[in-house]
Amino acid sequence: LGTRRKESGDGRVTIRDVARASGVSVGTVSRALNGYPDVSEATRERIARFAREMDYTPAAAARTLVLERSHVIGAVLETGEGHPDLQHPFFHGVLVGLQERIGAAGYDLLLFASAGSGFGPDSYLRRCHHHSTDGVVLMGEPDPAEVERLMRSRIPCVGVDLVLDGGNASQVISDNVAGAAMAVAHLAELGHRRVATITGLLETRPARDRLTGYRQELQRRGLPYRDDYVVYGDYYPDSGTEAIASLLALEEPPTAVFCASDLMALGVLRGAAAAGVSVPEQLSVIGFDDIMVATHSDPPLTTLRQDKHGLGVATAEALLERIEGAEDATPARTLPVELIARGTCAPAAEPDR
Amino acid sequence: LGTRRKESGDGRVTIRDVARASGVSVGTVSRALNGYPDVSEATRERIARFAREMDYTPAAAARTLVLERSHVIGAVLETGEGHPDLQHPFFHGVLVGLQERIGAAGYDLLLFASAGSGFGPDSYLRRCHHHSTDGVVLMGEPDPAEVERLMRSRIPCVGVDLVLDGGNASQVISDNVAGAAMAVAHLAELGHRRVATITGLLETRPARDRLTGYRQELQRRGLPYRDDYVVYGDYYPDSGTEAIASLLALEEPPTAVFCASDLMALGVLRGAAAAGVSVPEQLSVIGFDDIMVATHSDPPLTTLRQDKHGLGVATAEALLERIEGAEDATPARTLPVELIARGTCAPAAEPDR
DNA sequence: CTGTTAGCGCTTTCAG
DNA sequence: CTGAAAGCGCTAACAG
Repeated sequence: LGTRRKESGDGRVTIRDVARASGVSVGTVSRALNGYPDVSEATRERIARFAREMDYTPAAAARTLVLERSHVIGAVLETGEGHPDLQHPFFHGVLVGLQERIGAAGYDLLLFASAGSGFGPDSYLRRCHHHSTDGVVLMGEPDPAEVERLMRSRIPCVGVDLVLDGGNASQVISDNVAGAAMAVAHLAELGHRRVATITGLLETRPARDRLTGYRQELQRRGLPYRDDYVVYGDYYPDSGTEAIASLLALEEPPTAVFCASDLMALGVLRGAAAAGVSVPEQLSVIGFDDIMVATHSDPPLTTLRQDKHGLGVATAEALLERIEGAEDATPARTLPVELIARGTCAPAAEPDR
Repeated sequence: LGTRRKESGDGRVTIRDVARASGVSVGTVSRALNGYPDVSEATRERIARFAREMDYTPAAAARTLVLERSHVIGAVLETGEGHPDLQHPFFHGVLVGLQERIGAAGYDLLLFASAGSGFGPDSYLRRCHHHSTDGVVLMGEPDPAEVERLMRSRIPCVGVDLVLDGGNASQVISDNVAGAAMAVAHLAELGHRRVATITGLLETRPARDRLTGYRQELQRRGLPYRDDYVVYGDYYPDSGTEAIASLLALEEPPTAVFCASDLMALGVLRGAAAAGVSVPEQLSVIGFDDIMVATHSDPPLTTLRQDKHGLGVATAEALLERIEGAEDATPARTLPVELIARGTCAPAAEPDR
C-alpha cells in the first residue's frame, strides 16, 4: 500500500518520500530538517543525508499554507503614466540591493506591475493577500488610494523615497534636502549667483525635498530666489531639454542649473548644445542620482550620488525588522548623498555684472 | 458549531467564510467563482456579490498546492561577475514587456538573484521547484551547469538572447547578425573601408552573432577584415573607452567602429574625445540596443534598436505557449532590429588613401 | 444543480 | 525521542 501515487515518473519528491526512505514518520523528518532539538543526532543525520541524495525541496506552497508566512516580499514599481519606472536606472540599483539583502535572509522578490495592468484592476493589497506576501516595498509613484489601502492592512510596508504614514510602515530615503543644498553650495562657491533649478515631479517627495534644499541654501547664502528660475520637470531627459530652452530664453538667463535628476541633466546638456551654449564654460550643470551613464556624458556630469545599493539594503532591513515583529521598528532611515564633481561645473564667467 | 476559528480579528477571509455567508457549501463557492457551468445563475451571483463585499481573495498557496500550478514564473537575471545584469538598461525594457504580458495572463514574476547570492548556493532548479514556478525565463549569463540542470527538468524555460537546447525550452532573440550587417552596410555606404568592431562578451550568444554579422557583411562588400580591428569588450562603457584607445593607437586606425552595445559606444565617444578625435568627423561610431540615453549623448548615437519591449512580450508568449502545453511550441523567435541613424556617423573623410 | 469528502505537502500538538 | 492525526485553504471527483 502507499506505493500507488508517488512512484509514477513525474513526481516531485515530497517529505513523505524522504520519510519512507529514511524509515521514519513525516513528522520526524519535518522536525529534523527544521532543526528542532528533540531529534536524535543519528536520525537527524540519516534524514539529512536522504534528503540531500533525493534532492528534496520543501514545497513553499504547503509551508506557506500552514505557517501563514510565505517568505516572499512584494515589490511594487508603479509605472507613472508613459514612464515605466522600471525603466529609470535609479530603481535598478535599489532593486539589486534589496534583492541581495532579502535573499540573504531567505526571502524572494515578487514583482508587481502596475495595478491597472494585467487582468483586472486588482489592488496591490489583494495581490499581497493572494500571495501571502510577508511584506511589500513601494517605489515610484503608486496610486495614493492603493497606498492607503495597504496602510490600513497589517502587512509590513516600506517606501523608498516615499512618505508612508501607517503604523506598519517604514521609509527609507536619501537626504534630498541636504543634497540639493550641497549642489547650490558647490555652485555658489564657484561664484554663481544666478542658479536655476529643474525640479522632478512635484507630486513626489524627493522632488519637493530637492526644491526645498535648493531654496534653503539660496537663502542661507543670500542668493536671490526667483520664480522664473524654477522650472518643472518630470525626471526624464526631454523635460530637461525643454526646461533649459525656456531658461536660456530668459532676459537674464542663469549661469548654473541644478537638476533634480541625471536624466534631466543629460537633457540639459543636449539642449545647451543645441542652443550653442557651452558647458561648463557658459553654463554649469549639476544632476542628481549618479546613474551609470553620468560618467560618460560629455562633459561627464557633476552630480549628487545617491547610494542606490545602500537604499536597497536599508529597505530590506527595514522590512525584515518589521516582519520579524519589532514593535520599535525605526520608522525612517535617511541615507546621505555625496557630491561627485566631474566636468559640468566651472567658475562663473562674470562674478558680477 | 464552526464559529470558533474564524471570527477572531486577524482572519483573512477564506472560501469557507464566503460559503457560510452565502449559505452554500465551499464546493459550490469554488465552482461558482471559477466559472464552472453547473451552477445556477442565481447562486453564482449571490456568491459573487458576497465574495466582492467581503473582499475575498483566494489563497494562492492553497490553490497552488492542489492544482500544482502556481501562476508564478521565475525570472533569472544572472549577475555577471562585477556587473549586475539587472543594471544593464537592456534588461529593463525586456522585463517590462515580460511583466506586462504575463500579468495579462494572470501570472506574476518572481525575481531570482544570482544562485550564489543569498543563503546557500541553491540552484535555480531547486528554487523553481520550491516555488512551484510554472516556468522560468533566463537572461544574462547564467551558469551553464545551472542551465543544464534546468534543461533536464520538465519546467518550461525560455532564454532571452541565449541558446537553450533542452526539449522544454524556447528562445527569443534579436536578429543580431542582420543587425551587425546593417551597421557595417551603413558605414560602407558612407564610404568607410576601415571599419573596426568592439565585441560584447564572447561567451554570450549575441556577441558572437554580432561579430559574425560584422564579418559577413565586410566580406560581402569586399571590405578588408583584419584581426587588429576586432577588440573584445564586455558590453560596459569602460571597455569601450579602452578599446577605442587601442584602436586609435594602431598604425592605420579605423575610420569607423561598430560597437556591440550602446554602453560601449558611449565609452568610445568619451575615449575619442579624450584622444582629441572628433565624432563623427574623424570617426564614425555605431552602437547596438538603443537604450534611453542613446538619444542624449553628444552627438546622439546612431545605433541598432532592439525591440526590448517586444522581446519581453515574445518571451512571455513563448513561455505561456509551453506552459499551456503546446507540444508544437515554436522553439525560437527572432525579432528584427532597426537602424536608427542619429549623429555619430558621417561620410568617410578620405574615400581613398 | 449542490453538498460531502478526500487530499495537495507540510507543521504541530498530543500521546506514547 | 518518535509516531499518529489534525488541519492550513482550496479543488475535484462523486453522490445525490
